[in-house]
Amino acid sequence: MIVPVNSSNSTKERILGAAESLFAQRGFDGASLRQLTSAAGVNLAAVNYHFGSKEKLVEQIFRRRLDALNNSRLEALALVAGKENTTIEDVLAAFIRPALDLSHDESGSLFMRVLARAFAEHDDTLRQFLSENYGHVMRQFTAEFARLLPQLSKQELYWRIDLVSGALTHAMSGFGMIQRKSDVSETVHREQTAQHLIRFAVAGMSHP
Amino acid sequence: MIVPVNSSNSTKERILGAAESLFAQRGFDGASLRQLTSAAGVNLAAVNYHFGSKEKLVEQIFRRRLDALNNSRLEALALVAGKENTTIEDVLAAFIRPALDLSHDESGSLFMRVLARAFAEHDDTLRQFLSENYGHVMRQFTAEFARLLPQLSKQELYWRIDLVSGALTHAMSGFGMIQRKSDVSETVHREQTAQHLIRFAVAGMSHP
DNA sequence: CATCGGTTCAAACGATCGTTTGAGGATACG
DNA sequence: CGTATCCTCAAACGATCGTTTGAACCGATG
Repeated sequence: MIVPVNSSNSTKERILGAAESLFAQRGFDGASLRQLTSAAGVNLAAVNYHFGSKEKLVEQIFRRRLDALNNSRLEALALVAGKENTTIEDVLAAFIRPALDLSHDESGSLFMRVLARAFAEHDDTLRQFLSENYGHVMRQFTAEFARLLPQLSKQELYWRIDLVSGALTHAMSGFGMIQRKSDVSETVHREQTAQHLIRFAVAGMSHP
Repeated sequence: MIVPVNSSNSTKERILGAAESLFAQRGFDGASLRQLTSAAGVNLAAVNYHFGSKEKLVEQIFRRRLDALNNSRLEALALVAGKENTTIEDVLAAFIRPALDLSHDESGSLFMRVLARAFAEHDDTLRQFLSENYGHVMRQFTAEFARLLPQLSKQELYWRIDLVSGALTHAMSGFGMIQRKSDVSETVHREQTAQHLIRFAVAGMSHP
């Protein structure tokens, strides 16, 4: 119980890595602990030993990534919030770019698929967990949008933010038909995605 | 082998009804045939007898709804496509409203959740099936958008349509935080959804 | 060396899954 | 009535699931 070191080759870390990948590919129910531990090169019982249960492992996966995403978004927002010359685009970029940056490393992009699946699965306890973690973030963004778009009612504002979130989730999880061309590097493709997404969102947020 | 009658109380129809509801609530893997047949009030073996397998039942569920949705969209598009005074809003309404109308009846709205889950599950055979059924529809809509937005490149057009689809999927499956207030009727709420969604999409599609 | 807490391991547990089976009911036709 | 054709039913099949168990291993401590 002494060691806080996250040796990246520990059994725990190997499980988390394999879990993120397999959950994204097959979903929480679809990925079995036997596939998972086999891919991680650890014993079947290791998951229950280190995490208590499969469900708690899922929760760990979410907490790890969502904490990072939330912090990045709030940091980016803090740089522009309340400033006089801040634009809608600045705020949207603070909201969107951390999500896209998260998908920079491979396991991060897998996580976005995990997240999209979790949304789709409509699990109530998971929704509540997300709401608790995301709630204050969304409130801060909403407040800043309200400052920049004073002509919009609260209802109208909620709607537009919600629709932007939908487009973002869709684009990030690779739902759509837009696939990266083989002659475009991953970095360039992500930047193009960000550009399209932000311009689309700016138009959707700020139309009369 | 004679009877094409779809008596709505037949074993087959009862299975399809219960399946749509249960798949939406628990997903394809999450809903077992025992839960399903129990809810439908039929014997466990009835699914395999009438549909061959669980997988073929899923396919039937999709075919039934997607055929109706595709036809509605194409009919609505045909009323405005190629006309001189057609607007972006007209085309978007032809795309969006049939989807919202589908969710008019209860089982229809459940189907939209089924569809959203299917997207999230990234199943390749299912994606191919959807692509085959949706392909020509999307192509016709894309062509009409291209006519009304000649200044956009093909790439740019694909991106915007994709993002609209994301927002639509998100809004329709009830992902978001926007919930119907108790003092607003279901009909009114759906009309409000349509209005918000279409105006948002018009702005996102036609911005410079 | 002996001991002990933390960790890994093979094996098994009970539950649940989709599917199959074979007997029996129901209805129509000769 | 006898037979043929759907259809329904209870029961069982093998597979796979998450979890538990108890022994074995291992490095640190006395």
